[in-house]
Amino acid sequence: MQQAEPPDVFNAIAHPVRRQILDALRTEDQPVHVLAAPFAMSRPAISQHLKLLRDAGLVSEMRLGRERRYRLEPTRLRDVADWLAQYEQFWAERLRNLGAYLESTK
Amino acid sequence: MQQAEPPDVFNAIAHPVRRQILDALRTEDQPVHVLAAPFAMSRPAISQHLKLLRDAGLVSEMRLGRERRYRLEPTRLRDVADWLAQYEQFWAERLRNLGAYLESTK
DNA sequence: ATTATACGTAAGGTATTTCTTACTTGTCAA
DNA sequence: TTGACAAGTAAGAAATACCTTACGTATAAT
Repeated sequence: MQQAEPPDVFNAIAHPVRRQILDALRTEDQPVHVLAAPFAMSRPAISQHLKLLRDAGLVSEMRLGRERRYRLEPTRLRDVADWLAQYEQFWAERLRNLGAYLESTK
Repeated sequence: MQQAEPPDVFNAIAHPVRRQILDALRTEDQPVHVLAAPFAMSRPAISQHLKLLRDAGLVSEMRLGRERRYRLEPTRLRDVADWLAQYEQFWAERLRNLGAYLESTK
């Protein structure tokens, strides 16, 4: 029974290591050993996180000699941005309320 | 050894049930039995999701008779929004690139 | 007072996640 | 060619996540 896993972006960015990997790719494409360097964990562990990020569509991979260069693919982050956008009106409301409160206690 | 768990908002919103709960609270404060109703899972399971959301600071609880009314506390979603904001420039860049590409192939 | 409702917490089972080490493949360097 | 480097995959251990049922407590209704 093999249901094609939905690329769950929310789940992909839930892990701090994976967020840090994405952050590292913000500057520039990077090979795995560079991405793995900052972490106190084995390189295969990073490879596995990268696979998950790949499956989520958040990064792409290109072979370059014996390296594999990873590139940030940020478009899927829209899912998160869109979801968040529904709450922005709430923030605005909160700020108005706070403003009114501060006004009233002045 | 008891390290105070960091309220991990990213982790809190990773689970679809928890996102749906937050969505339900966007309209209005709700008691647990109302929040639980749409889900094909036991009420205690929902209680546990609510505890996680509470610990993450995403909802607050107030007793009201025998109910507990939950309220959305969206401010902590800023963590996510701030993180995402770092990628927005990337989207803009992508759009520019796409624009240039479309222009070049016209 | 008794019973029903709303909810949390406890305990436990199972699935999933996230590591590890061992191994394989492909590429570059001597 | 032989050896070193880059990186993926496999298998398994350990931790965590997420559900269930059972139970306890507080409030409301009869």
